[in-house]
Amino acid sequence: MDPAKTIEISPHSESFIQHFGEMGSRWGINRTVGQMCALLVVSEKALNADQIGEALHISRSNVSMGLKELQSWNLLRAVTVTGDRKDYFTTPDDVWEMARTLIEERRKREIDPTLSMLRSVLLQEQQSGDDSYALQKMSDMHDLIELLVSWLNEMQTLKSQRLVKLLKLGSGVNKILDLTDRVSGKS
Amino acid sequence: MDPAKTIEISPHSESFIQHFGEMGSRWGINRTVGQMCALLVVSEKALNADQIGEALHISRSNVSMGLKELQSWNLLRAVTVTGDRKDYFTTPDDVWEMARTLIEERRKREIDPTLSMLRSVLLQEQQSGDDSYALQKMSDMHDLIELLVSWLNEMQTLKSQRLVKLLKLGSGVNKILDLTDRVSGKS
DNA sequence: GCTAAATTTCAGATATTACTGAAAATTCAG
DNA sequence: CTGAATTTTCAGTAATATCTGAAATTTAGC
Repeated sequence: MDPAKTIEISPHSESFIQHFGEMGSRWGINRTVGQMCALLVVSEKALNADQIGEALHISRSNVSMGLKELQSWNLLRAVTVTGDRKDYFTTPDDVWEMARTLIEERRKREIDPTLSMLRSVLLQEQQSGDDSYALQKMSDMHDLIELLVSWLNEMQTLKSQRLVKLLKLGSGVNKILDLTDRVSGKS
Repeated sequence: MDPAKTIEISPHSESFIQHFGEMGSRWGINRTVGQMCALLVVSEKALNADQIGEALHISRSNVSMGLKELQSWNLLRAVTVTGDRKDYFTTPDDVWEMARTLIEERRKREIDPTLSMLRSVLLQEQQSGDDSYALQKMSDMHDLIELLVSWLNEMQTLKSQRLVKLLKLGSGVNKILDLTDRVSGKS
């Protein structure tokens, strides 16, 4: 069987991959995982673990762990090449699909646990009145987060094309809202 | 002058503060800074550095660095108490104001640099045609991020009350969009 | 099943980040 | 100005996170 060639990375792709590595820490993933993701995004063909490791100069075991991490983010598509026992990986073709996944996963990791914590604290009997200020703040925060999350979830149900249209409308929606307000006689 | 008392933390507030500490790493801040922010949110009174350090069992110098970090996030309000040379700090009262600030700062740190990178790569003359796939991906990603960012910016201009109304509408906006589509004869 | 290829695991090594105490710098009342 | 109170800085240390190679495990053709 043809051994898969060493993959070439253009200077443009190199910049892209480097950038994702550097930003990784700000995004809550590590440098290597960021680079791997970027590499798979700009690579037209699916890559196997050896190719990834070679391209990024990282060990085979590091690639394995990185793939596991990317898998947990639901960002990988595995491809089987006939006559080759190696696993090949790529990311979804559609950047909007990736964005949705990313937003959903970040919500799960960064927001949902806080919502749960706030719910559980607020559910407990408020025996002492001396922390009413704190409880009020937590209640406000709970309502805010719940609103944002339910809005996000509703947006996730829309088709990409529809979502793009909505986003392009931007604060134009506000005018429509203005109109409905006036019709229904609210503020 | 009355030495400011050691501040009391209720069990509820304690859970809240602990949670923010643990989530800190997922949010791109460290444990201590997360706890400091949480403490200031649930504290009715503004606190000085010594009080913060004592409450969280961290060194005075760590408090100083944490305050600097929170300042860079635009999340601090400094309060001066007459007859006391110490600086007192608190976070904005309005949780929506905090959310806006947080979203804006995260955009600056996590999204804007990527947008710049993509712009700069896409602006360069595309001498070689062998990375057209990669360039297409970067172009798609650029357009997606630009759309999201400009939408976010537009939302930031709205008053909180208005924004809440819009969010509550959720995918209900979609119906309005549907209507305008039909009127204008688009798909 | 057997075996070689491929992948995963994990203990130890490296690298990065966070924290502290001491010293330097700043601030402000007198 | 002076000097005590307060804050900041920073070099060294502690704690985390990341990466590697070697060994263990899994996989798939025969």
